[in-house]
Amino acid sequence: MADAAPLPEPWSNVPDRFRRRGLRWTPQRRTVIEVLAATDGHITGAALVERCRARDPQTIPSTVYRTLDVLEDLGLVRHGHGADGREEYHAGPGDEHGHLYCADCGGRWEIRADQADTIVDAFRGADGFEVDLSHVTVVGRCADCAASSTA
Amino acid sequence: MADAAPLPEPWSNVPDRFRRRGLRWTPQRRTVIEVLAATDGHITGAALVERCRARDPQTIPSTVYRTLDVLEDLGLVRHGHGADGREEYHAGPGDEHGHLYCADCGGRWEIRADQADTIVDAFRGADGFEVDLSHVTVVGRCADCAASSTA
DNA sequence: ATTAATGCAAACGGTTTGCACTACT
DNA sequence: AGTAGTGCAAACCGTTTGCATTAAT
Repeated sequence: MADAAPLPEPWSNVPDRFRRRGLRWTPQRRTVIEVLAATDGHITGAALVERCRARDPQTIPSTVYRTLDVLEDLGLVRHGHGADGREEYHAGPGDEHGHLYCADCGGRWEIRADQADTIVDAFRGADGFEVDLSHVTVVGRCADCAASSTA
Repeated sequence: MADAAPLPEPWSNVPDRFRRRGLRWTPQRRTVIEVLAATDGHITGAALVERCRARDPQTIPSTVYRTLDVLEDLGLVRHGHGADGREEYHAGPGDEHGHLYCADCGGRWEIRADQADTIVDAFRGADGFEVDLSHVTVVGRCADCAASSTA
C-alpha cells in the first residue's frame, strides 16, 4: 500500500528518494507531499496540518511534523521562523526568496527578483554585506491596509 | 507606594503619562520600565519576563504582558518581528532604524539612512507596500565573515 | 522478520484569560 | 470608595516527545 496517482512534477521521484535512503513511503507522507506540492512557496506547520486534515481527516499533527523533519533532511523543504513566530516551511528545491509581511492583515508575499536585487546590491556595494535572501522578511503595511487605515 | 529613584531619561515622565490617562503607577510596572530602560533595542516577551524576575523574583508573566499591552497603547513600545521571527518588543520612542545581522559572527549594525531609503523606495514604488523600518532585520554575512569563509 | 513510522496522549514554552483580591487614586 | 491592576491558576496554541502498536520493506 503506497503509490496511487503520480505526484506533481518536482515531487514525482520523492517516493524513490525515500526508499533509497531506507525510509518508507506511507500514505501519511504522501498526503503531506501532496499538500506541499499544491502549496505555493511557504506554509506554516499549523497550516500544513490543517490542509492535510482537510485531505485526510485522520491526519495526526506529530506525523506531519515528523515528516517535515525528514523532508528537511532530504533537502526537500527548509524551515525558518515566520514573522509571527510560527515555524514556517518553504517547499521545493527553492529559489531563495524573501517575504513581505503586512503587520495589519497578516498577508504575505514573496519579494520579487528585481526588488531582491535592489536590496542585495545596496548592501553589497556599501558594506560588502552579503544578504541571505531566504531569511529576509520585510515588515510593513500592504497597499490595501495602508490605504484604509492611514486615512 | 509608587515612586522611588527616578527613571532613566527617555522614561522619566512615564509615571505621569500613566496617571494622566487614568492608569496607575505600580511597582510591577516600574520594574518593567526599568528593564526596558536598560534594554538596548529589541527584547522578546519571554526575555523581558526573565529579566524582570531577576530584578524582582515575584514577577508574574501575565502582569508583564499586560503592562506591555498598555505601553504599546501609549506608544512607548512597539512589538514586531526580528531576524528569527520571534515576537519582539521594541523599546522606547526614537530610533526608527533597521538592522543588519551577521549569521556567522552574530554582529549587528544599523541600516544606514541611504540604504533604508533604497529599500523603502523599492517597495513603495512597485507595490505600494509601506515598509516599517523599525521592524526590518536583514540577515546575511558581514564583509569580514564573507571574506574569510568564501576563500 | 525487521524496524521505520504511526497514533495517541501527555508535556512543552510562550502567551492569554477569568476571576477574586489588592492597592493605587 | 471606586476601580485599575495584581496574582494565581488554568487555558491556549503550535510544536515536540515517549511509547506501544502498526505496517512498509
